[in-house]
Order: sequence, then C-alpha cells, then structure tokens
Amino acid sequence: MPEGHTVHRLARTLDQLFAGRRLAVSSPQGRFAAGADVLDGATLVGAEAWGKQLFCRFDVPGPDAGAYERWLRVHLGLYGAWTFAGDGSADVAHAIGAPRRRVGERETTLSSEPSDQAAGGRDPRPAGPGEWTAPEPRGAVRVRLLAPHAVADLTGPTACEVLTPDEKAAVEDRLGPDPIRPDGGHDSLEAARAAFVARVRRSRVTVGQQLIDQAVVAGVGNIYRAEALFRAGLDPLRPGRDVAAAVLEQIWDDLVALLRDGAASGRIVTTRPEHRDDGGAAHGGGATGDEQARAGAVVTAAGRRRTRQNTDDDPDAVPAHEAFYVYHREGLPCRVCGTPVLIEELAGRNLFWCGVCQT
DNA sequence: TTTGTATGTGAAG
DNA sequence: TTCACCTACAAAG
Repeated sequence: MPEGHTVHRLARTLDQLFAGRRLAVSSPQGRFAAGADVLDGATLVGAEAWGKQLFCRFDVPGPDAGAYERWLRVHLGLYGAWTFAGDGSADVAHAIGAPRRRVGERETTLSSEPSDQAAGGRDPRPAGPGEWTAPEPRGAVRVRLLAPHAVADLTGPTACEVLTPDEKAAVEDRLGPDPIRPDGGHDSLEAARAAFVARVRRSRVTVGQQLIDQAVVAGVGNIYRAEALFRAGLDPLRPGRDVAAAVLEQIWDDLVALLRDGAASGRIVTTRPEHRDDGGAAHGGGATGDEQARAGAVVTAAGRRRTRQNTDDDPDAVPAHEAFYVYHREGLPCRVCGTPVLIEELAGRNLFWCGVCQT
C-alpha cells in the first residue's frame, strides 16, 4: 500500500541493509538494463524518501580515484513492491517476520524461507553461515540490489531511473512538503505547514483534490486523504480557498501524526478506539501515538479502565475492518453518526466521506 | 483461463 | 476527462 509511510519504511530498510556497501545491481527482467549497468558495482551511500518518491544515493567509481554521485529514483505507483531476503545478520527488526504480505513491501522476511528457495529452484537450505545465497528472482524483477548478506528485488514500479544530483533536485522541486520528514522538506516543520496552508488556500480546487496533489503535500494518497478529511470534519468538496487556515493547520498536524505512525508501524490505522466496532474494548491501539499517550489507559465497553496491554500499542491488533472511518466503507454506517458512508469518483479517484459529519 | 481490482501518475485530447 | 501503463493475485467462468 504505497502511500508515503510505506516509502519511508522502505528507505529505512534499504538504508539499514545496504548503506555503505558496494552492490551488484542488475535487471533480471531487462527493462532497467542500462540503468543497472551504470549502478553495478557502485556503493549505496544511503536511501531517503520524499513523499512517495524513493531516492537511493550511489557513489559510482569514476575513471580516476574519485567517484560521481548518482541517484536511483523509484516510484512504486499502484503495483510496485520490494521483496527482501537475507541471511538474517542485518538489524532490521521492523521488517523481520512481518505477519502479512503488503503491497509495497511484500515478503519482508530476511531469513530465506525454504519455500522461497524451493520456488526459486534452489537447494532447500543454504550450506551454512556466511554461505547464504540469494533466491532466484521471482516475477518481473526490474531491479535487483545484491550484497553478500542480502538482496532486494523491485517489481512493477511506475518509475525507476538513474538521476544526476541536478535531476534529483528538479524532481524534489515539484513536490510539496512531506509531513514525515523532520523538517517537512522545508526549513522547519512550521514553515512546511505554512506552505501547505497557503498553497491550499490560494486555489478554488476542492480540498479533496488538493490533498492528493503531490505538489500540495507529498506522501498523502487516497486513504490518508479520506481519513484526514473525516477526522477534521471537513467536506472534501469544499474549495480550498474557503477552508479556514486554522482547519488546514489542524489537518497538517494530523497528517504529521498519522503518516509518522504509519511509517513506524507499517499500517494505516486512523480510528480512535471509541469509534471501533467494539468500542475499543479489545484494544487501544491506533489513532495517533499522541492520542494513545493522552488516553493513558484503555476504557472498556463497560466503561471501566484497565491497564494497557502490550498489544494495545500494536496497530496489528486492530483488525483491518476497524482501521478506517470512511475509506472503502461506502454504504456502511458512519462510525460516528451512523449515516451511510458516501462514495463518488472525483478526478478519476474514489472519494469516501460522511455527508453528515463532514461539512 | 479470463476477468477484475488496487493505497498512482502523466500524457494526450 | 480519458487513457495507458507498471504487476500480482483472487475470484469467476
């Protein structure tokens, strides 16, 4: 599910796996053969994300002793995904043993599973420590990044190209502030918020359309759009210039919390415990970390407080069907007022909202 | 085996 | 506003 939070997680994983390492770069599928040729044998200096864009810096050995800087730019689009495998030596705890496969970061397991090996037609098990071998690429692998201890395969990206530093800067120039970056990609998070508010208010384009415009705010997709607007009680069809600055500031702050939670957990959970189907009795996770901290304890269905359990902070404890207020809930009763959730196609994308709670 | 679906983007009309 | 495109997987026939 590649909205901005996913891409930031991927950047972190690639960083942890490969930063500072010389990599064998190839394109098993062939469609990135020329780019792989440029990067093969180069050192991956680090990976970073800006919104949904993933940038990996490589130092490519030059003709003399020096090296020149190149950036691998990847945009996952709707179907793109990275697959990781390795000998388990790297410390990427958040990616190990992920309970489910997700678009955007599927099979995040870093110890090669026997089934993977079998599927690749390899020996069922590596010979021993230090003799790990990467599984055969599965599917249409555009790019393979290979180190002695780990491999990362990319399939189905919308964009995958090698850029010069200037070209990378040109891409970033077209992007709005990113709520996940510590400074929002601006001089400060406050400056980023001000830029977001001013940008939305200078246009009469609906706030719903503007929220998924990457030039307005980078990293927000269809889910965060729908959920942030619901949490703000704001009608998606309202023209941007008619939205009070204070409301937009609140939306920005909420996006910062929601996206950062998503990047930390790998899941999008926007519902507050009291708005889940069971009233939050089973688990208190989700909403934002701030909200959890303020809550301090869990209120049961019977209205009693109980001690927070470990699973309360685990967003995986919130079932998928309770994670959202309106996204993909068309026709179902609004979690707050009970009115059926609306759906409408706006600019080619499905828009979900509550006609009563959002005005 | 075919069809449908998906959290996205950008070019063409 | 419509279309093409990148791919995997589940459901339908």
